[in-house]
Amino acid sequence: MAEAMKGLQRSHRCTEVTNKNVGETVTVMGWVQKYRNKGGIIFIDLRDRSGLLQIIFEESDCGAENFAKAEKIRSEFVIAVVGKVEARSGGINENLATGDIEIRATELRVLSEAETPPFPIEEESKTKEDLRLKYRYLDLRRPDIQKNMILRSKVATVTRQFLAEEGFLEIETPVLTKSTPEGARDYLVPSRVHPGNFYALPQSPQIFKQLLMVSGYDRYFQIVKCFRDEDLRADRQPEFTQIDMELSFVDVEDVLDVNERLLKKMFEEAIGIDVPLPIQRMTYAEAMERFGSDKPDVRFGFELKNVSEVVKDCGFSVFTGALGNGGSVRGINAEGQGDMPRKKIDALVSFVKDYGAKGLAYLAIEADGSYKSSFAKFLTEEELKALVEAMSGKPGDLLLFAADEDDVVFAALGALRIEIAKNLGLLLKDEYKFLWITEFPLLEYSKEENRYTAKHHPFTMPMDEDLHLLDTDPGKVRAKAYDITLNGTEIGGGSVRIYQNDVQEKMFEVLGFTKERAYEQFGFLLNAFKYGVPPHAGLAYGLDRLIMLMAKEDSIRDVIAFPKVKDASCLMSEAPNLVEDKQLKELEIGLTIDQNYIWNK
RNA sequence: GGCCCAGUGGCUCAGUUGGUUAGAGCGCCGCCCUGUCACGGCGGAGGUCGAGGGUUCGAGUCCCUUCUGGGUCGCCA
Repeated sequence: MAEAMKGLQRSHRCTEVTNKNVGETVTVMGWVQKYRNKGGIIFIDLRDRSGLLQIIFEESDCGAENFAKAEKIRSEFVIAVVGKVEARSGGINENLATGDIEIRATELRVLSEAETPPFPIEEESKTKEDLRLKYRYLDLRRPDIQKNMILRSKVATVTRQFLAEEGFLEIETPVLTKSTPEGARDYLVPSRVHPGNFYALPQSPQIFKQLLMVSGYDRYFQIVKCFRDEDLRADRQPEFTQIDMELSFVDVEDVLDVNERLLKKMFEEAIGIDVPLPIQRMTYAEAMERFGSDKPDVRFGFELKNVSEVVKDCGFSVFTGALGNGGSVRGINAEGQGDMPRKKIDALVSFVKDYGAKGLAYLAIEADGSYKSSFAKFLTEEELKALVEAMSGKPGDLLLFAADEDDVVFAALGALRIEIAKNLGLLLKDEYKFLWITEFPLLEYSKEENRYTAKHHPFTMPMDEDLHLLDTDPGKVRAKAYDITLNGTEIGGGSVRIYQNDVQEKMFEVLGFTKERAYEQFGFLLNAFKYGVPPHAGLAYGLDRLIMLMAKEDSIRDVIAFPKVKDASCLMSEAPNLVEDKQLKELEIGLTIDQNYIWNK
């Protein structure tokens, strides 16, 4: 039976009580973590978000009535205790922040009883994720998740403080916005007032923040939810949070500078990690060439080497065939892995097939300098020697090669070097290696759509020196776009924006938009540019990913209070759900799918 | 949409080449215990093995389908 807390006021959170309070009377409230009844004496570990505190009940202190209540306590009951802080007369518990004290209870109120939870509320839970997510409100009681949420709040606070000091204004942008065809799928929201019309939830506040620059707000930021209706991953949720910013009268350097200082402050204050400045930079071209990725993990080596020249005349048709088709042959040297068992090499071969590679050629250099290889027989002694030399191979090394179009080779070897590092335990979570990637391509060719699409977004400024290529060779144009990566994860990205109307119109033209269609979609931006627009640039962080890495978690679900599962549904609330016919009629929406079919599914 | 992994009491798992009443730890319930803190002691309840179908004398164990969750490729301007 639940009792009222009338007349009681919490004086401390559990771990706010210290040995300095010995002798004082305190009132604490929280959940029962553990109950140990020794017969005439009862110990309770009381939990709140701060941690644990031991309460001790003896009938001589609390009276028969309270003691009888204490005997009925179970895990997760919510209780209030009034009692005296004492230094422990028994042993000190070194594992507890409050291990040297305890509260001798004089009054107990059971504020709420509790059923036995479906899984243990404890740190380092081994419970399967679907159960935890169904009862997320219980999962969120666990100290490690609470620590993540507290970290997240801390990072948001530090960000706001820092950006405010730097002259940024926090301004909200609409959540009900306009659907645009470029980019990810939009979540649509039907309009009751405009039947047949839809709002879109923002994939990012991109256009609005640019308009704020047009309006003279100079420096804007927002910690903002964004939405993308795409498939989920460990680091992708359909709704996620960005730290979004935009600055006027700046170029690339200014944006990188303020963000390096922001990152330094965040990591220092939130997790006590020093980020040495300046952060390393690498062009997109170099990142691809050396790491096969635009978000290289630079905590370890295994860099890619282009050996196309070395093998161009060799007798191995896999190599020469790929070169003949305009591709390349590249390899990585898994140093010291020459004794990798065949089974593991085979696993790597099948691993790269997921990335489109047809296979993986390997060459292990034995301790005595001899070779064990899947393709050595096709090469002459001299060719092999040249290849090993090109790869800086030494006895005990394992050389792995992919031959294909550049796209495939980069994807396969880029993923392979990470896979090998993972298998070798080289991905240390307490090592934080930041890296700027700059000079991204402005466009990429979409075979599916048979046209160029924006690599970043259609408002990205081409690099001044490449501007002239827009007409002649658009695929070669580099952009004033940059990503910030951390340990192989893209944690943010941005660009200098186009602010000249003619360049913006040109950009839409290259993207295959007619002028009419460009104005139909983005007219409010193009028109705004006619009335005086400052040069501007910005950047947005994926806050969830950032916190994930800070918290050393493997999934952003662990740093989001109420995340969704793989099919974008919520196991707790069971969203999304069918709605009543009445609601659909009001919106003038008819379904092309039979509701009974969905029900029965 | 493709590929891969997992699904056995409340939780986490073990179940040998298919073979008698499916096990363990924790938790839960009851009794006992005045210094426990992974409390302890004694006793007890609880599962038909995600679901459906098939092979077989016999299936948790093999096959097919399906559901749920995870990872990943595609996708994510």
